[in-house]
Amino acid sequence: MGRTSDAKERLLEAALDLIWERSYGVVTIDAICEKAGVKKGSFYYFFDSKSTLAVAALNENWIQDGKAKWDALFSASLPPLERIRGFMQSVYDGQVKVQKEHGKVLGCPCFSIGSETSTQDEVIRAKAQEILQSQIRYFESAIRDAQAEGSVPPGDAAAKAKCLFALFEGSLAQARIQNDLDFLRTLPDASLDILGARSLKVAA
Amino acid sequence: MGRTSDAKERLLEAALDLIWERSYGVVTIDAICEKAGVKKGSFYYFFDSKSTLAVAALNENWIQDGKAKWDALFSASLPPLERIRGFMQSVYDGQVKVQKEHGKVLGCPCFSIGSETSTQDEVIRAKAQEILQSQIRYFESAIRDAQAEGSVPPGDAAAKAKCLFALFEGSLAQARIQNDLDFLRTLPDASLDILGARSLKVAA
DNA sequence: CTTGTATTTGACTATCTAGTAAACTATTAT
DNA sequence: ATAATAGTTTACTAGATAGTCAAATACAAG
Repeated sequence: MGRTSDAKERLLEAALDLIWERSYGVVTIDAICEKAGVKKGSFYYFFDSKSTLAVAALNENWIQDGKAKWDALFSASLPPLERIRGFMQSVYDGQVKVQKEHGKVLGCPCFSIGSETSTQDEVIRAKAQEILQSQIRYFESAIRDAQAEGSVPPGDAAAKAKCLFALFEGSLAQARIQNDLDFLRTLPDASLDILGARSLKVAA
Repeated sequence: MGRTSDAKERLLEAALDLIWERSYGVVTIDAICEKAGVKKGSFYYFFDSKSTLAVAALNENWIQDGKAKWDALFSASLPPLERIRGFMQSVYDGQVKVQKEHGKVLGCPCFSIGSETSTQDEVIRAKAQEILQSQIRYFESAIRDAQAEGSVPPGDAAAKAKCLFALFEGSLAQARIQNDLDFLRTLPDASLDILGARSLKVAA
């Protein structure tokens, strides 16, 4: 009952876009409203601060977009090392597209926002952490499967997953800083190297 | 001739501290002035914007502090893999200290600021890039030496260095986001793993 | 000691920004 | 059709922020 609206969704999308492109601290509520085509009064009807909006935007983006992509890339129907290689390749392909559309390599919004806000905004930090932890689990599971089939040496899969994740996010952030896709090109190979799967990789 | 002052140095230090602890976008000129014990008029006597100050602060920090530390850690008097292992260990030790002093893991200021400002402030971006590139060269050189003595398999040393650097910075950023030193504890071992020096590492 | 210069100070303006409130409008269920 | 509800609009306030300027001050060197 009552009026319907997609203003909330437009705000979520505009916020993530702007914050990803610029940064959390520098993006104003006014700018988000303008991009979303929403008046500030309406903003405060839906959210009560930039922080609240950012958390909702990160969550929405992961639940509505990210998760399904990761599920497909890490599908159990693929050989475990192919999942990792394919994922890393898709990261590169994705950033190629981002660079074409935005004119710059932007990296991973969750990681950038998380790093920026971690010491100032506990709620955003916690949401970013939650999403990132959730992503690490995809790596961990693939590594465990690889170990089970013997394509990767045994060892602490959780630790290896963290390591691989650091390589992945570090490369993305580096690519953003230098606006250079070269940091991502070698990611598929380097990922398998770091897991000690060199021989397997060559065979694949 | 005229009055002397260390206000400029105090501003540089206060700026780096605040930006490292919080973020570039959120730190105001007023806050920097307050921390440095300097009036805003004096700020504008020495610098003409927050951006200019940030660039000078990054540069000062690298030239006066960072470089000498890296030189010592990557001293050619050490076996190449010991340089890398020792460096990674010192990163961990350093962040333990940071956590004690600031209450939080803060990661690498250059990388954080670089990532945050890369799309908005070309001058800061360029300075961060310059410093980071310069740091990658330490890795590259150590890797080349390791390859020469046969403790690491041959291959594109520049690419391997980028990779190792991504792992290193990614781990630091991750540690910042989660405020958790665990992401750094395994860095020394993981670094040698990624270079394919596992057997050597065990021997060391 | 005095002169020139480097630095400091405080008061100021203009602009931006977050957040509020109340009147207004569209939609839907009954 | 109309009442209740969901969303919108506009205009507003208070405070923060960047940046300016001219007068004051301290110091170094001759």
